[in-house]
Amino acid sequence: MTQPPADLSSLIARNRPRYRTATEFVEAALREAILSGVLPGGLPLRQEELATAFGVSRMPVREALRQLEARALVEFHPHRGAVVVEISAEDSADIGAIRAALEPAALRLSLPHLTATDLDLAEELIAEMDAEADPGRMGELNRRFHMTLYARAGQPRLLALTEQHLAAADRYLRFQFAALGYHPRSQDEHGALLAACRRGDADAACALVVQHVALASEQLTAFLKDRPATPSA
Amino acid sequence: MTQPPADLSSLIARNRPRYRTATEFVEAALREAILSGVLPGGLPLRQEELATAFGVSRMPVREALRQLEARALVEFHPHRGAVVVEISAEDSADIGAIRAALEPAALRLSLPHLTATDLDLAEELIAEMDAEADPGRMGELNRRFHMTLYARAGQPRLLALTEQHLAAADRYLRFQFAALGYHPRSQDEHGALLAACRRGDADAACALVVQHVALASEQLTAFLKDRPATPSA
DNA sequence: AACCGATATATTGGATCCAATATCCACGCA
DNA sequence: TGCGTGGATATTGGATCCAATATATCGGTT
Repeated sequence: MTQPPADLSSLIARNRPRYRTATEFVEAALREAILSGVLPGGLPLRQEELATAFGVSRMPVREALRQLEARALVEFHPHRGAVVVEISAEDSADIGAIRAALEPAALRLSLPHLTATDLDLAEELIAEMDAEADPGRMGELNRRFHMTLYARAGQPRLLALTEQHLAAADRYLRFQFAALGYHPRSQDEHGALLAACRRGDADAACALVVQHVALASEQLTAFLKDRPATPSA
Repeated sequence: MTQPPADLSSLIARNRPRYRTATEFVEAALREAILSGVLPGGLPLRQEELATAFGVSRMPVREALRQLEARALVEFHPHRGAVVVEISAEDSADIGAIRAALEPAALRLSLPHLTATDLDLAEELIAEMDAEADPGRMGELNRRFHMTLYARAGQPRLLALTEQHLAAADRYLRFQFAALGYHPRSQDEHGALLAACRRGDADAACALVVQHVALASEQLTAFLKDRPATPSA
């Protein structure tokens, strides 16, 4: 949430008591670990190992892994175990297409109900992004910026899906960020998007979101096609 | 897949050997049972009961339930068990918004690659729907019709999400179908959509899908608002 | 008679145990 | 020397067992 996640064990010890069941806790920690790149794509996840790391038995780990499977964050190979799903140019494009479909829909529903506080918060997040250098925190800020604009849509399913894929895109974003550094164009687009929201111009805002997502996805896909064999994030 | 699902036990005995692990099998059977309305919304799912019904121990049941939780088909209440998620007007509108976002995106990607065989199959499915009276099979045919048009999109994530929400909408569709009978307008829309696909007119086809989904969702939401306290499907 | 509390019961959450399957390595054979 | 076969090992899948929590029941008290 706040600290750079360093390694897995740092994700574990803290905020254990925030969860009512061990399964919940393990699932949340593993999810964050995968999305934040601590557990890179392709990594085999040994149940016993994770269990001792979390200080629980294999059972909550198994249940957590099943949930992550349903969310397409890990893959099960029967009798061979779970593996963190790989990132790829194809998958990046896939997620990009989903985002480009969902985000304008969420924004259009949310925009009329955005408050001044929401818009100010979004502005603040843009400023924070300007100052941020750490890829992990950058991803989180980006996600929060987008979700702030969508949050008033109501529609819990739509929002959950949107956030899920925004988070999935983070894996790729961080990857690119680490290699290319931050692209300032993205910040310009954030600013333009926010301005359109302030004007209450839904059509313009939606068009900007689509363009923003499409550009990032396109650039990322091209980047990944160059270096296809790099197993990370 | 083919037979009317009658009750839970009929879903169980058959095609058990098709799955490599008991968890997979239980998950698939429960998912179909929920989506097909055999297990209605609000129903508490007792692990022991399901285990004996499936002829397995509680463990695969637990793992399957966790997966279904991640897919938003059941809800867990700590130490009180899992419940099939209720249907509601709000949820129907939520799913409708998601479909209206995803399906045109899938169609636009798929349309250029549709073959004559695909289109003929879609046509056949429309004809089958005309002849079908059973709500359960109707839902399946409708789903297959739509997915046939989207299938060439590639993009496995997008397709999986689309199919998931198409299936979720089935729960509602069957509900309405049982109460109001089939709405012939929907078939007209299917025909128009297919015609646009045959012409290769992507813009028209996408507009038709959006309209098709929006109309159905709207009508359904209104219908559900009238009778909010009916726990079924 | 109604309400509050304690106890009993049912059910889930978690741990441990056993079985089944896959991988790895050594050995034999062509 | 290379390949295929067979057994040892590691790891998952499934069953059973125990603990923790929630609900229901019953009794007591005001």
